[in-house]
Amino acid sequence: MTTEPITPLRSSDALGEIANVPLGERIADQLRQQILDGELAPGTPLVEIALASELGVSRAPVREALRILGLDGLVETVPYRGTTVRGLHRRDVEELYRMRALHEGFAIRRIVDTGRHRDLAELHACCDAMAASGSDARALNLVDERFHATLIELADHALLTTFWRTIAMQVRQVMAMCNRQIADPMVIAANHRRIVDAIASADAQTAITLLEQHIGDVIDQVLNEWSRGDARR
Amino acid sequence: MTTEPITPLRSSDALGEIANVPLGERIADQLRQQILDGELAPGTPLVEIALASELGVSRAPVREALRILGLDGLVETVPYRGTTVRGLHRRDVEELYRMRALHEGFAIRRIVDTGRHRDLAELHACCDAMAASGSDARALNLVDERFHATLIELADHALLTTFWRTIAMQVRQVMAMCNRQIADPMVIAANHRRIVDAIASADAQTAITLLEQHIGDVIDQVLNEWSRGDARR
DNA sequence: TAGTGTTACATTGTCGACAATCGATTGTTC
DNA sequence: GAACAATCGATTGTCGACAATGTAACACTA
Repeated sequence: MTTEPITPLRSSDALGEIANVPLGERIADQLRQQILDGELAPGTPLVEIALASELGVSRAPVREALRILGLDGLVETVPYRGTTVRGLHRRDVEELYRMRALHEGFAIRRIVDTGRHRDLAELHACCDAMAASGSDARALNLVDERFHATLIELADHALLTTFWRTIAMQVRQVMAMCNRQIADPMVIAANHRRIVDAIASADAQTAITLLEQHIGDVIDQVLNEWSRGDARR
Repeated sequence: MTTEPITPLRSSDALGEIANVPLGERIADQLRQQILDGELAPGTPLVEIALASELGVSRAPVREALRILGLDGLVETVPYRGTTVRGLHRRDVEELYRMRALHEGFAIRRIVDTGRHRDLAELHACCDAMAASGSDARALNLVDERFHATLIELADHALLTTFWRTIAMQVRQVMAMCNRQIADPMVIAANHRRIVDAIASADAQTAITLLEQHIGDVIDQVLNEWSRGDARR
């Protein structure tokens, strides 16, 4: 658990964004990154005083950070016992993806129902980027993430966005543990393009069916990888 | 904002449940109760030091409690600005109920798909209790809550349960602000019974349609009450 | 008066120290 | 040797005080 001292730099990047972010949030960002990248494996205990001394801060902001991560569903806290990186069982993974399909399907229906299916430029761009990603697995993952995030954004539903954020976070955590490349970028790009086309022609039902098929495939592949690789937790 | 000193009693009720619950959680329970009962109106600022002195504790457990309530979606916290009881706009209410319909529909499909639609005794009992609730609005609300909670439980999906808990919490908050009695208990009981029957005959699609209709009606009534009564926040 | 800089205050963020709790280890008794 | 009680160490929970931040009121300038 090599947790480097946090950078005292402002965490913002956009111009003019000089908001002062509390220590706790910056620590949460850093730990989240490590969890999502697989550096902090599921089950790893996150001891407050240890993290505090490693980061050169007191326990208060560390507690704050652990609370935030709990809100993201990335850690589990038991009173008087401590906090650990959440272990993902086979069942959790399956539930996660079914939930994801449910929410994205809802997003599609909403996009069509509210007539927002004519502004799909960003989604098309994502498909193009997927096809062009070649063998760069990292780039493919990023684009895929952007595609689905855009889908949710288009639905224009704050509560949906909140829930989906939690789901996407855990999905990313799962992906980090499936190191092996999953599928052919061209196939993935084609799958997504079919979904976008169905949305564009206001055919929500077809789009949802395609999406569920796609996610169903991903579940199979991930779970396959899961049972073979390591019985984590 | 009459916040009474927290009871030092163990918060448990079940026999033998002598688990020691941290102060923060007990404070969260108390504040949640007040928010859900409408005692703490949306927009009410929750000042840490004020709550701490009122409750006779330090700020640490109060902060903890506010964090927990944030996780429930009942309060909003802005860094360096403070925490307030979440204001519910018309749009939030609409999003909330659509989300609820989505999740309960998912639960129904899952109950049917996994063949769990033969153990609906509890749901039937709820319908009976609804019909028998007469003019006791409070009792009707409680039974309604139990009905939908049971539906979610039957789906046997941990992540769904987590999400639904948040939704149910906010629904209860909305209900607390719609003081006027919404509808005839007998009608509500009949509506629910139709849904249960459809589930029992493994007809998920019909059950979901009925559910969506039912929730659609509730949305209309609540939003109607909403726009007339008070333009809260 | 409109606009700007400054100051004061209320509130949250952070810190270090102490108390409470849990699990395991050790010691004791039969 | 097994069952039970006391003890210990590790960790979280709670506390009070101080620092950092943001808002609003105020004085000042043009």
